[in-house]
Amino acid sequence: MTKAAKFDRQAVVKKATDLYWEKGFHATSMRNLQEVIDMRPGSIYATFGSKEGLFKEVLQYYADMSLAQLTAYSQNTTSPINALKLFFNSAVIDSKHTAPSGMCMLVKTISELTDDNGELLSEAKRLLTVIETAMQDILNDAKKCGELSKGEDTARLARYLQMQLMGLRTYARANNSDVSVTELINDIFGNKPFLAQD
Amino acid sequence: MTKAAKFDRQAVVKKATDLYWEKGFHATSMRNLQEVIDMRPGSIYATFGSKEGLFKEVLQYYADMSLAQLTAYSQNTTSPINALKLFFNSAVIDSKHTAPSGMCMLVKTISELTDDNGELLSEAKRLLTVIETAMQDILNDAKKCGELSKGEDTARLARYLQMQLMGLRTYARANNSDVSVTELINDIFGNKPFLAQD
DNA sequence: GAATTTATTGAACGATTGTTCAATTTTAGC
DNA sequence: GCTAAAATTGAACAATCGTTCAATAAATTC
Repeated sequence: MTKAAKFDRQAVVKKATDLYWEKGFHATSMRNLQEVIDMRPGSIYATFGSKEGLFKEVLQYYADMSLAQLTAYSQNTTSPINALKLFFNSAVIDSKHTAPSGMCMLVKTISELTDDNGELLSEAKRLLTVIETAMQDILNDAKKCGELSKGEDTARLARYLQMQLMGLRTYARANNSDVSVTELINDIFGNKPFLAQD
Repeated sequence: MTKAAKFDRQAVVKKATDLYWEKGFHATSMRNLQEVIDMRPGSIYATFGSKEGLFKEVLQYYADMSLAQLTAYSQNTTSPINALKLFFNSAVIDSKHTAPSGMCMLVKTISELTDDNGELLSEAKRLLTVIETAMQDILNDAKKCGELSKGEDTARLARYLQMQLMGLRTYARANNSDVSVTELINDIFGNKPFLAQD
């Protein structure tokens, strides 16, 4: 008989991620989770400790996936800036249609939670800074290969990109038109816009 | 004897807004609400119908407040663009410290809710477009008084601003530094940044 | 001021929440 | 193949959820 696949923690975490991502922390019940990951309460608590414990592991998994995707784009193109643009398009357009929620799960989490779940809240914040740093690394690569002038402050640019990405994904969730969103991405990485005053 | 203040619906809605704004829809319990607005369940249900009914009224109240603030800034300055900038600063900086949550309540709502609360979700989306339109109106004023060139697409600019505001407030919640955020606002309304490519 | 309508109360409802744990099944060691 | 250890089960717990409604209080009408 085939060796039974031993308990696949990652597969379980992935399923939990989909549910938590879609419904958020509070609207997801343990009984919801039990069905989706096909485990009984005792096993879940033995493995993950609590609803919060599982959520924390889910946050880490989500961030790992995001970072992996960023790395993948970065390795498949010679242009770091283009890798970032692909990452943006993927996060905003694709994830809106295929992912459980168009929202970034980390943003959704810091938006939902309060100090009542302080550990989860600060963990989500921490992971967002990790991703911001990963974008900064790519911007530094862009400097090296001449896509970005040496004088640029990559920390500031990364912060700016992170903020844009938060706005984009949220805007995409609030509005149904994809074309507006594509326009917005082009605005960010390209041309103009702006309200320069005085 | 002084005429007893008749049931002050707005005062009640305001208190409910603060609680819902802070904790979100799901994490706010009716018993929480009962204490904060000092009404018994029967009265609440007679007046607002349900937890959702009260939340819907809260959303409307919140949007009204935002629009009123935008109008106030617009009337206190001769520069429409400056009015927008003041609105941004107020929404991002002030609200982070004084408001129940640094997040925009409408954004927080579309981030939290799913189709399980479809009416509340679409109402929040609708109110966001109302605010976007109000910003567009101000941009049109800016055109009239020469602050914006006649060729500008104010609908597109308003969309862009809305997206920026969503990103800014979310970023401000995720990070504690106010200076970074002020820098970001200056970037939006002013100078440069940018990753112009090809 | 009595009668009638309207508003308010708070105990109670059934459903669901996150979590526990004794009982059972599965695995591992020899 | 028997025994000890580890993992899994699912019924059950107390707490809390959103909501209802008969009983009471307040306001209004004539």
